[in-house]
Amino acid sequence: MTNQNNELTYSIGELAKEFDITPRSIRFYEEQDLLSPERTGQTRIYCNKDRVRLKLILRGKRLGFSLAEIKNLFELYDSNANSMLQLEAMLQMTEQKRAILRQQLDDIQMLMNELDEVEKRCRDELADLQKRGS
Amino acid sequence: MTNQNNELTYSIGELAKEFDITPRSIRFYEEQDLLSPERTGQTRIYCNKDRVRLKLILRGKRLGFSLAEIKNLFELYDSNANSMLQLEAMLQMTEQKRAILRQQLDDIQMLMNELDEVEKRCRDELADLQKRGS
DNA sequence: AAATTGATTTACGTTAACGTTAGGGTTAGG
DNA sequence: CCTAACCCTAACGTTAACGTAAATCAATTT
Repeated sequence: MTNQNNELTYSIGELAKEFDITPRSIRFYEEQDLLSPERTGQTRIYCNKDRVRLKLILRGKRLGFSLAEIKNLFELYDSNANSMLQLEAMLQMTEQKRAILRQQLDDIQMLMNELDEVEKRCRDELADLQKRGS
Repeated sequence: MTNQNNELTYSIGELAKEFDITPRSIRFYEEQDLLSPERTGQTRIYCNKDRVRLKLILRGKRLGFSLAEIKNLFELYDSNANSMLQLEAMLQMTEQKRAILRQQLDDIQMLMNELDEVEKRCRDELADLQKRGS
């Protein structure tokens, strides 16, 4: 649907289907102050900004961030922080997150290598079986 | 300590300290069949293989795997699977995990980009403040 | 008009991964 | 002999992130 500004809007069910989650989850994110959609009467109306935010929430989750951490990142991102103290705190946080991401990259690399080995051993054995079987 | 084969062994406390977790966690992993150290009386004795396994558990956790999934991976890795069916199931699993890891790599990349932007905006504002302040 | 579909709130239930407390045993040092 | 620093089991408590059920309302469809 479109609202009065000719922007696309979504119902809770549409978003749930698109991202393959339940409406319950979306309402829960709102309860945790991660979303704040408009309303028409009681019904929630999500604009594109909300949709993007939801996408970010799910991406954060896949990376193992808790909802509280995600909320933190949002506040960090949204805040029109002006004081030097706030700005420096922000830089510190981004650096922390960056460190975690680097660690995860390492972890993924090592796991991929291990998967390679498992797969190789596996293929070898399969080839062996084929040979004997024929 | 070293055991009768002159291999290094570790107490639960040593491992806990090394990996910055609690002994409770290590015992819990054992309860979930992710570890199975030797015993001297009641006391657990961990060899190097156990230590490596613990390291793998923690790496898996950082990547958002559940303990059950990690156990699955271990069984997959340990099993001297010989039947073609088992081997093919194994290949399927590694491919699944690989897909998840690829997804995570994408996620990390996008998050890193976003962090770059946040940081840049932040530095700009800081520079601005410095200018006016001087 | 009745039924289906999708929305709402409220509130209790569930699972994973430990934390915490209670109670007790063993060895090294003072 | 006593205390400190380890280790153990058993069992209940906790938190996050929803699941699920009940009861209700509004808009379509048949």
